[in-house]
Amino acid sequence: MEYNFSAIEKKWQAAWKASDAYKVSNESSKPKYFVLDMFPYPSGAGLHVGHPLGYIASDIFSRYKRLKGFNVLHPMGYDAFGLPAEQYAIEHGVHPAVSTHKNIDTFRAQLDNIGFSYDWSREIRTCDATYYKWTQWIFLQLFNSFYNKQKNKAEPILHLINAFEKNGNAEHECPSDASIQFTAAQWQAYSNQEQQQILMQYRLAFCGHGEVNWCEALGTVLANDEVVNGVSERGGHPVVKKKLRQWYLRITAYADRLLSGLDTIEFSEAMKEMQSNWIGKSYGAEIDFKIASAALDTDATLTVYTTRPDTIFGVDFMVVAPEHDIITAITTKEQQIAVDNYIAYVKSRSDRERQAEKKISGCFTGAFAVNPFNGKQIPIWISEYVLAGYGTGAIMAVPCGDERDHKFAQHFNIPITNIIGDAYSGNEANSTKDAPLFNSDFLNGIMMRDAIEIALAKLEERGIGKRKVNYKMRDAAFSRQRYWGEPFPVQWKNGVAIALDETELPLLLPAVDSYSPGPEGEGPLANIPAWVEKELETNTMPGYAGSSWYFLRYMDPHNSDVFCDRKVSDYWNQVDLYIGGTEHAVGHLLYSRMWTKVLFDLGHIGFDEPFRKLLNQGMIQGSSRFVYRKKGTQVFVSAGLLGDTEVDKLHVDVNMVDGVELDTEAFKKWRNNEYANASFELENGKYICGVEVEKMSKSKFNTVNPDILVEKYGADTFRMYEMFLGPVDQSKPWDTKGIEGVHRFIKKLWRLFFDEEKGAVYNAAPASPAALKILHRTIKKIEEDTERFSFNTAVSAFMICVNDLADIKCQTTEVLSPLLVLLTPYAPHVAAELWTATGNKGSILDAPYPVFDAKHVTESSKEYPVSINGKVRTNISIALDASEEEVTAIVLADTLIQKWMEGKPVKKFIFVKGRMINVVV
RNA sequence: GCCCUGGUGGUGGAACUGGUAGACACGCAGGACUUAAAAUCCUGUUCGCCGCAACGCGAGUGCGGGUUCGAUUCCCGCCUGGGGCACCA
Repeated sequence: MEYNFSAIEKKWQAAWKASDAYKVSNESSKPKYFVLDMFPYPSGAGLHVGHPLGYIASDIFSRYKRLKGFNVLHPMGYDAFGLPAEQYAIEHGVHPAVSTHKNIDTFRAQLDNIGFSYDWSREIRTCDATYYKWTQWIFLQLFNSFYNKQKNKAEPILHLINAFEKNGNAEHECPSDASIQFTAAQWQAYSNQEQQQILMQYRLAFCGHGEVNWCEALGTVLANDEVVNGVSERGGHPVVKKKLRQWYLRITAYADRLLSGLDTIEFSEAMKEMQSNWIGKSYGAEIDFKIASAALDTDATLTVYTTRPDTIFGVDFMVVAPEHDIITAITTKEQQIAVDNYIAYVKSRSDRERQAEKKISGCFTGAFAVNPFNGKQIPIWISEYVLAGYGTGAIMAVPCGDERDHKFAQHFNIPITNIIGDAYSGNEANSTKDAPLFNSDFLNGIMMRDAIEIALAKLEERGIGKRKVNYKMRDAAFSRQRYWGEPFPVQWKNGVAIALDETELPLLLPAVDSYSPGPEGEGPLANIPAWVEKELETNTMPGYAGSSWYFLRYMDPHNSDVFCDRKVSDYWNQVDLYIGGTEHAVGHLLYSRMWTKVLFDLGHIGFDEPFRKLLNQGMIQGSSRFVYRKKGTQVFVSAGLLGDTEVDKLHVDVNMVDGVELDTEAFKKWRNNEYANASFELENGKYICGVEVEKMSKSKFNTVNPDILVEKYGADTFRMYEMFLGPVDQSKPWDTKGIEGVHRFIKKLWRLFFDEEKGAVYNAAPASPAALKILHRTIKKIEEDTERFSFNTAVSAFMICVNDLADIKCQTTEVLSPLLVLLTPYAPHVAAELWTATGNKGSILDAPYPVFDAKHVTESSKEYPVSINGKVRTNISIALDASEEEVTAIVLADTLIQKWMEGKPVKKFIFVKGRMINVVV
């Protein structure tokens, strides 16, 4: 009887499906455990070998937890709204719903192949109306709430209206503009429209204006992804910034809680660091500088934000962002043309380009600001390195203390004031806080670190500045001028946004004739007369809307009364283990944390962090292969023979390449015989390809489809091989070489039970101590490795175990059956087959997990490595319970040790029990 | 540019808390079985040096320093691959 994986896997997959083996109940006496994968976007390219890496890891952990007696929720679904489907629709006229559903079917078939233990009865798709009804409902919660800073939580907007009616906004400072102040009487006197405008500035989901990538030629807004080097990816048309009305989420209100919440969850330190850097909390000051231009309005002030008020006497120039409102007011006639030209240049640049630019650029406005402490006149410049969105969009530049300011000053020959004495070399800035100040009036001689506080106090005392906590994070843009997303449940009447009533949900996404943008670059919904007549919002929600709360819907996926029953969310609570890539560090993971906090504040759920523990899987990269075609010919030159030959470098499908050797016959037939006439210049009879590691992508022909591997080696081999590749959290290029080794392992395991000729060889003999030692060592190792997600070493431990059992010809079920239970999370099909074939009763999915017993593995002595001066010279076997004195005596009596000591006296004797011995002479 | 992260044999990787670097695999080389192939099994495999050989010696974890009895692991500086940077998901 041989190992027929394909029959075995089909059989068990069918059996588990028929018995609903993975169906999970919301009621159980067992403790709960919630394992979640970041659900995929169902792209047209289908699943490649990179996707299942995390899914296999989570499946192993789910099955393991189930064996350990937990009620495990392990669901899967699809993040199904998004740009690619819409792009496909524009190009091929296929409705996104159609292509998306087709893609989902492909994904599902591919996932099923691998034998995951998902409870498919809980599947969700973010594009289903039954799902996005609740995404819209949560939007209404956000819209109808504000952040109460006193209570530090979100509350219904009605509370705010009540407060306004009693006390105006005295207790509730306007989050976007502190200068807005009104009394109760004023509030009551406002028109409804005015009141709504004020309320909008408090809502957690609010409308404002923001810049987008605008492509005039295409008449549409482009995603950053669709802009390459400042022009549109499609057609290469120019792209500029354009201000449009946009929806935002007031995530900045949650900045502090998003920071402090990190202490309560198990994310990697790197992930926490990325999130807190993104939030970017800093303590500093806003300082007002008067404008000193006689020709201009002398009352104008320029407010800057700085974290270093101690350096105020080192300010040599000011820089304002090219978008800053003040520019029109202060630019002098002489500078007007230069300023306009510079602003036009910056308009075509993305924030990223502006920050990454090494070349220094800027333009003088002709205006001067006045240093409030010493009256010094300071030139005001504009430059792209200052971004409008951070702080006040203006900085005071201190070249001796800031590298970018220093380079700017050098480039434009602006004189540099040295306020740190010897700490400034004259060649480059020194950003220290640990130097005494010079040329700084009342701060002279004070260490900068201490001067910060003194300067702050002075600023406030003299009323020219105030302390300010600042965040780098901005409110999250929440609208897209697109079709394939959730419609906003909002109507516009006389410029006032009015939320639909809950009972009107879902607001269905209507069919459109064309996926082209609306008249003014609005979303395609603006082309539907009936939609526009009802004055409905024409934007749709962004991709992250649906994914910000999906983990909750899995708990109660079919509930048509609420998004998730409170009793159910109380039971499942937080996601215990969340697995996905780091690429979501500052997007999805922050948004879903915010949504969870809002839902918690409003009393809809009982926890305010969604994910208790996060495991980041690495990215599987593609290893691309290239062929080299002599220019203008059909002659392909092997990589080693290139020399100076002029060639075109072409991606070639990795599946036609064995290692680096091209299958030339397959290549000739590739892409409908496109290269039928190819001839080859070979080295040693082989065509050797070029190699590069890149992102796995269809267009680079470096994707590997798991289906092919599953067909050739089986799901169990595929699962174990993906884990065996390396640590799950590490990125690595895919290489199919090596899968044979894992396949051999499973066949070797099989042969402990069945022999091709002899048939069954397993027996019920009592286990030998040696066999029990192997088993228990493995139990310990697998349990430890699984708990710490070290799946690659777990696979290797299985290999060692099977090698050792084969060596001692152990074929007894007393040892083999517990081994199968250990193995079943990793290779469920073969484990189930052997489990039943050897007469075990019940499903292996719920078998008792083997318990480690130390008595089978205890050792009495150890081969100690003995070093002289840190170099290992010999091994000596010594009893583990020997005292240090005994060990010293044994070691020093050893002839080899004596030889290496060359008669020198022992300076130090280091003995680490159970580890090693080092003699220092 | 900024933030995060990785770099160990021919290859993927192991070494969990500073304690024998290279587990387990792949590949390669040699051998057994076979008419042959597949499958399977056995032996060897970091590099260099001496030697018939067991063994022995030296070097070695991206590069250069440092701390330590001892460093892949900790510290400082540098080189380099990958991810993210706000409308891809």
